[in-house]
Amino acid sequence: MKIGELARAGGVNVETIRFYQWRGLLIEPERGQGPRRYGIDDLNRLRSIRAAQTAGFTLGEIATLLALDTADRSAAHELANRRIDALDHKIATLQTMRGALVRLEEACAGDDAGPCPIITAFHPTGTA
Amino acid sequence: MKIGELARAGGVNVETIRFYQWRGLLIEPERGQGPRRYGIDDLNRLRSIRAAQTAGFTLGEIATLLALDTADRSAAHELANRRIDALDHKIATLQTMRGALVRLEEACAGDDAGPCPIITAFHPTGTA
DNA sequence: CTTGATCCCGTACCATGGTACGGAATTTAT
DNA sequence: ATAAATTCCGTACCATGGTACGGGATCAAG
Repeated sequence: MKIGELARAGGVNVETIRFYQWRGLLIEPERGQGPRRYGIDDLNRLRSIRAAQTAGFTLGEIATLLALDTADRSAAHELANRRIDALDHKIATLQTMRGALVRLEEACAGDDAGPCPIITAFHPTGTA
Repeated sequence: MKIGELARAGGVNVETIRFYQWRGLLIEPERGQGPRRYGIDDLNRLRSIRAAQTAGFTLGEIATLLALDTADRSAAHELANRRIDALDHKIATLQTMRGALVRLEEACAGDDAGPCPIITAFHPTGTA
């Protein structure tokens, strides 16, 4: 695989690959006489990065995770646990805000007079 | 209230206030002979901004929301609905990833041989 | 053999959401 | 009245996660 193929297979731009290489997330293979060649491992690694990103890991954390990988299990463990806690916290926050927004929506829809409460109701001190 | 008091009351830095003013989220009161003076409305508005941010609105969306506020209810409505959908989507994604992470954690903890699956298992094509 | 597509590499730039710095003016406290 | 704190204002900078641009090399096909 050449870099363009890797990028297409991973659903990212070539520039993103290079950016990841620069960040140390992907390894730049040595080049022989032709262009650099990438293998399935690089693709898997790329997909891992994208997957980890959707889990909310930052690129820095992903780099750590990739570096630990086969080595320091307990550190990887720790990182995962911290991430789970962060996810729980975030999910709870989002659910709270979702509830608030839904109530607002209803208030705004039901009452056609006065100021729309969508903003004002974000804070309990609001008029609505 | 002076800007510093407003900032403290809102739990932000003075610079952040000014940044919001620059972004058009907060209004800069005219100044008489002394420093600019802020009222409770400014504080409420500031708190609204912070609350809306935790709901995942971007500053741009918040600006729109604040501009609509008393005026275009259906537009505010729309924005809120889109935000709710986005929140649902995000919550679902986070829950999925949480589940994946927990399973990984268990796999990593239970099996002390071979590579730690925390990264590899992010993708179904992984070796682990 | 020449045209087009890629690749390689560096540097610059983008949005987002702020933070930091510095100097002049003014306000507040002692 | 003098020192410390704050305000005002502009500009520059930070992290994050990329995208865009431009020039030279190289490769593949017509």
